[in-house]
Amino acid sequence: MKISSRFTVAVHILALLSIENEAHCTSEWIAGSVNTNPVVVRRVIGQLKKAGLVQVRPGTGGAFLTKDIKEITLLDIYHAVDVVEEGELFQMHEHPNPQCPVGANIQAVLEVILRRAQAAMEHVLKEVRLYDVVHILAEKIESSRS
Amino acid sequence: MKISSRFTVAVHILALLSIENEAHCTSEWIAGSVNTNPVVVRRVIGQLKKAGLVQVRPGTGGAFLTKDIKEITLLDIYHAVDVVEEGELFQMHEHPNPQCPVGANIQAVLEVILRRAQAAMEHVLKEVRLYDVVHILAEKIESSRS
DNA sequence: AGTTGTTGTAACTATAATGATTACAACAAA
DNA sequence: TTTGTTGTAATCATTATAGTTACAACAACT
Repeated sequence: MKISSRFTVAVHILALLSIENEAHCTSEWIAGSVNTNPVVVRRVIGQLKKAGLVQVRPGTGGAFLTKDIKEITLLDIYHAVDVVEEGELFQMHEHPNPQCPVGANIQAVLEVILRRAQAAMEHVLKEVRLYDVVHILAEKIESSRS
Repeated sequence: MKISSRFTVAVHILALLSIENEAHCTSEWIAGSVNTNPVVVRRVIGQLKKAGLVQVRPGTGGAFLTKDIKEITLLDIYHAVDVVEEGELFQMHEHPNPQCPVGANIQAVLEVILRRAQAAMEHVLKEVRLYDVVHILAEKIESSRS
């Protein structure tokens, strides 16, 4: 199974808000860039709002960043959109047989290892800032202007 | 979303085969330890067989390991049961708008970063051998015998 | 040769998550 | 007061998972 595209969509949205910060960024407009439905965008923005990463102008609409892009890591975004529970990237099979020595102990053994694996993955996300994404993106955009 | 319990079930099965290697390990018997349906076990064993990790005695039944447990890593098992595609732990939203500079370039930028994150997670799995799991398990079983 | 027990696989089911979509009340600005 | 946008509920199609029943194929044993 894959980690929901909510995460990559959220990064896309935040990068947009940073790069096109002059524009009036409505959910409809953002949806046009992501190529999805405006409601999908609003839902993600709702989660980013809860995490304190963006705000939305009431009434007139349009979202904007509320933090310096050097202060936002991909891990913050990943947590904001709630794609993977804390320490639960791997699904354990519930209720192995407690009468069986292996069944009684396998979970505890695996949990330590799998948490470590998940942490390693999340550590990489923590080391990348939205700033870095926007920076690389801006370079690519610049160089693709022929 | 979580990575399918097929993976942890597979580790459970292989640990069983190693620890109870004297027993006649039928799918029914294994299912009793995992606490699931025998067919679920047979399906997982089918994948482990394809990967060359186990064999099944024809006719009379019963599975057994075909490799030294020091030669099997958790990554091998993870690949065997096919829970995450190569470089696709994270779902990208398909077809962002190519007319938008951000939409046209975001995927390429994220792909590099997210592959790195996935690789970090898989690297941890690669460093743990079935031998290590069995070893820790055996210790726990020993110490829980009161 | 026939009985027994197991496997491999197909088929079907229930459940859950995802992502898309429609609809609409609430609301600020012009 | 009109306009455009948001937030949220409700619904839907699709997909993956995990469980289950059923059964032909097959080796071992008497």
